[in-house]
Amino acid sequence: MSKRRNPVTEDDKSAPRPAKRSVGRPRLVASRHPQLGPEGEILLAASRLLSVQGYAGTSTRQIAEAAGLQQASLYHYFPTKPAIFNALLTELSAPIIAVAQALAVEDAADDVRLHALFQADCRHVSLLPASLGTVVRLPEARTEIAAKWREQFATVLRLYAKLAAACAARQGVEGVLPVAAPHRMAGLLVGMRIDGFEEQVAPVEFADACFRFCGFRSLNARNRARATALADQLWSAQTPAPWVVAAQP
Amino acid sequence: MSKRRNPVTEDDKSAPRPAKRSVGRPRLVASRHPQLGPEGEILLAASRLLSVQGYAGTSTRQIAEAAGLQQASLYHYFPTKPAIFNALLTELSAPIIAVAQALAVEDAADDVRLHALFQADCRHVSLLPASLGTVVRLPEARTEIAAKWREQFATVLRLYAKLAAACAARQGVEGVLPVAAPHRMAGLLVGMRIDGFEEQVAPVEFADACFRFCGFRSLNARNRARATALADQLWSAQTPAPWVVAAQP
DNA sequence: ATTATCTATAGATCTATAGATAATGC
DNA sequence: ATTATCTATAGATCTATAGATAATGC
Repeated sequence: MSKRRNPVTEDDKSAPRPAKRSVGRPRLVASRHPQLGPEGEILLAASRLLSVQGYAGTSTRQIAEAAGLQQASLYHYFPTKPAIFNALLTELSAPIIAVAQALAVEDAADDVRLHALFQADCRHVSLLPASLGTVVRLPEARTEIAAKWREQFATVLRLYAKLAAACAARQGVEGVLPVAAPHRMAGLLVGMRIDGFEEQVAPVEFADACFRFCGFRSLNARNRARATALADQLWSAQTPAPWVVAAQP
Repeated sequence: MSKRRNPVTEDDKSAPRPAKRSVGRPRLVASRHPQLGPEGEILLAASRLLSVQGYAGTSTRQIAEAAGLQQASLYHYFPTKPAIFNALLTELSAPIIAVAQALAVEDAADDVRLHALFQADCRHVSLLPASLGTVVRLPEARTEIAAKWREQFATVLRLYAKLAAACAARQGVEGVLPVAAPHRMAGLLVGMRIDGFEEQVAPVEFADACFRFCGFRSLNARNRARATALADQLWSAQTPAPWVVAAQP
């Protein structure tokens, strides 16, 4: 996989750089994101197109063209179109899944962890370009073709459900909203950005607002600081896939 | 349009019934919703399919089959596939658009009207079968092919924006969330139902929760009662298209 | 005659496969 | 020899149109 590369390059940023790999027939059109590697270029192109045109509305030909390849060349890297979709979803949500996994075993109170999860989700959405958050909400993400991804993402859903149920029980909050809505709250941020509101939302304020929506007591200063520290710590341990970072406008 | 029909039928429910219209070549398969008329049957079938498969992922052949027609017969009622999508979106959101139009000229305080709008939106979402609320969130609803619908729906968006901005200004609430999130809140209810939470959410409680999310002061008992009465009155003046009602599971 | 349906199909896709080709590596 | 690309294309769609057909209405 990672053979040693030309050691003379002086601009050796620590980022993974499969560049200067000129084996194989040259492309008709020069690569525009050589740092990402072909897979990354394909996923970047696919994510942008899918977020606007949907899964079925985006052809493999369009993806290939946007990635600077011929249509058939995609199949050197992905066996099928659904495989592209699954890879895209998985790499896109990897950071928030990892945070949820870490939070699940973290030794902190339920409300502190829920607050931290809201914060991390807010950061995750803010990381992605405006409309990219919509990809996981495409109808096809609910069907069999994204089954693999949903299995992984279930970690996040389960943690939200568990923490929210615990908070509701302990605080005596009734109704469906507080237990069912939490993992959907970050979707509000996605929607806002689609509508053109690009201002950053402070993670703490978002988490506070979500708490209020659910009817949970707001955290005291000490616990809010704990939640923030937890979210910061877990989030900064994540390194999103290079193409996800490159997707920024 | 509404020629007099056979006056002998005793089960003459006041609902519009273009039934017993046997002019023209008979269908190969008998109609399963004769009360709706062919247009209604088509929109009902289309809405169900689109909510699961998306716009591009649903073929006119599938729509026709689900409506009990041959593919080409759709074109007797709609000139193009986008026209079906637009008609569907328009009829689906007609009630909430009408409520917003009425609320816009209603003589009541901004916070009362915003609360009433949240309540009406909650009722609207509850009226529709679980996943149908997703149709307006398909990527294609943001593109040119749904331009006609978006123009009409803008009434709702503008009213949300106006009332929320007024409340934020008067109450000194800062940040983007309170002005940008409101019209997206009902999407939470749609999401919850997709996730399988079918319990009815009380409109007043939903509106209260939205107020808390935005950071707005909760209405006092008197104003909450006013908002509820307003929402009830405006909502009960609506008669959704028959196929929308029939879409209930 | 009018209407609502049907059958048949043109022309434009779309996904995936087969196999050629132009580089480097040994 | 190995690799990453390319070209070409098979087979299965998909939307929309043309025109036939089977009812009722006059």
